[in-house]
Amino acid sequence: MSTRKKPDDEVAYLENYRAKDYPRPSVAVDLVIFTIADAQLRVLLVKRKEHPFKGSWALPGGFVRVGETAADPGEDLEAAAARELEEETGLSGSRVYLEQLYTFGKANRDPRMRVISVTYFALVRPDLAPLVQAGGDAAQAAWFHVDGLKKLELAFDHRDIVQMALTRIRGKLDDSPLAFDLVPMTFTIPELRHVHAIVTGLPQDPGNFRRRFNRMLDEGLIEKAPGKRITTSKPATVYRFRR
Amino acid sequence: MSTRKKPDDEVAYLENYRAKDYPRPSVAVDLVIFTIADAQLRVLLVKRKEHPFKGSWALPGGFVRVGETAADPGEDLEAAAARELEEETGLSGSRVYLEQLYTFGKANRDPRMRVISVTYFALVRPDLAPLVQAGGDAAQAAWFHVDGLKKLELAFDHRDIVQMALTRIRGKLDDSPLAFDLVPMTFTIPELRHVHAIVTGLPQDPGNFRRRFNRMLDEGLIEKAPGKRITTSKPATVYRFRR
DNA sequence: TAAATAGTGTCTATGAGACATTATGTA
DNA sequence: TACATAATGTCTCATAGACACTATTTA
Repeated sequence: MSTRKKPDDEVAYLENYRAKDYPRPSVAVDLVIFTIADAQLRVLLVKRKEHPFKGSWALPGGFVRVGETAADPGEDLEAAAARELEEETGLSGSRVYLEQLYTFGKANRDPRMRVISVTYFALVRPDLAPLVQAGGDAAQAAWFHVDGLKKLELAFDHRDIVQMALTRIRGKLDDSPLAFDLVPMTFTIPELRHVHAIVTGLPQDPGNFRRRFNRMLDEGLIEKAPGKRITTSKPATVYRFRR
Repeated sequence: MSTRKKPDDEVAYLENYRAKDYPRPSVAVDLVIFTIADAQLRVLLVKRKEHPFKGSWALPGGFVRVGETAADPGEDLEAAAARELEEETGLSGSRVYLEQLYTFGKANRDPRMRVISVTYFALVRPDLAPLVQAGGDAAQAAWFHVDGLKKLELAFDHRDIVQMALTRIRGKLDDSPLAFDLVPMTFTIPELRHVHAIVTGLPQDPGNFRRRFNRMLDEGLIEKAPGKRITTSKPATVYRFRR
């Protein structure tokens, strides 16, 4: 894009370009931030302090920063998502998995004005989740068990967004390394199995799960980590995700 | 959303609401429209008549229509995609498969101004594709073989968009009914198999493909259609997709 | 009758699911 | 020693891939 050589007449065109003043939508970035705590899959929600939906719980998010001129176009969309993540959780984007989910654009989804929301989901490792409370801004924030959301009134179309995020992570869980972003840096086979059980909501057969785990070990996706996990019974071997 | 009962103070708030005048991005909808013609997977591109990238080929698309006031919020995002599809091809959205792909939001992807592009892909049945030339507006439009795109200069980040659309349809081909939107209303097993071969770029074993096809038949996804397909050798049974 | 292609059948390897069994630690 | 759970093994079934073979039409 920026490396392309522009023809002279295009350069002249751009110098004289004035954006026509058609109305534009506001563009928000909203985040579905997951973690596992107390053996439950949880989502981070913030309590709205302002109308509309004042007092309701909502997904953390904010507006994409756009500059005033062509010379200052603002931040990348991905950067906006990472910035919101950091603002709401205090966790830098480099330590958290972040993936674009879907863009919600019903004309009346916000009663104030036209807002198009580009949504992302994030996976926070459970050892990092406790840090989140401190990082949040003035707004009240809390981790909600996803099954407890039915009783809750969520702002805007945020219930649909959470639902789609759940569908996405459940769909990808078995065919991608997603689960490794929901366990600590080092983990045992049973720990990873519990994550699968919690996310899918289905019990995972220990023997069959171990078989799949060993295949990943053979492929070099996982490696043994030093030490053993001490439990109340037989200790388990500890592994880590490579890279 | 609109069915929710608003508290009185929220109603008052909304009546007095004035959108703060932060800069907003333009939001475009760009389409990757696929069909199969001459036994090749093809994408519809239009030649740009204006700067920037004047003379280059680009994906069809346009800006989302946003109203001036909260009372008139504009068109749904999905509706914008369907409208662009119809403007560019003359085909109503009801006859064409349309699915959101991804939202591209690098800050400098358009040299004029900040533009966020919500992209969709569409699948046009080959019997409808010939109608497209007539439907297009003044811009020159043509179906390009996807393998021939390497030599072509595409505008903006449209090459990345096409690439992602290809990855998406190849990934979904085997696990969703996508392929039925790339054959005529009625089709034979070998015809559907050719679609799979063309999209994936890999030869499809006739026996194994037929086995999977028969499973879909058992599941009631497909049903026999009247008649036989006349060829230069043994005629084939004709089927249709249900609903 | 030959050529072409629709349609069938078979063998093998792989992975999933269900479930029994053994091994090794702690209380 | 009893208990918990990590770790291993086994049986069956469904599906994918490779490929040989039969059937039916046109030229």
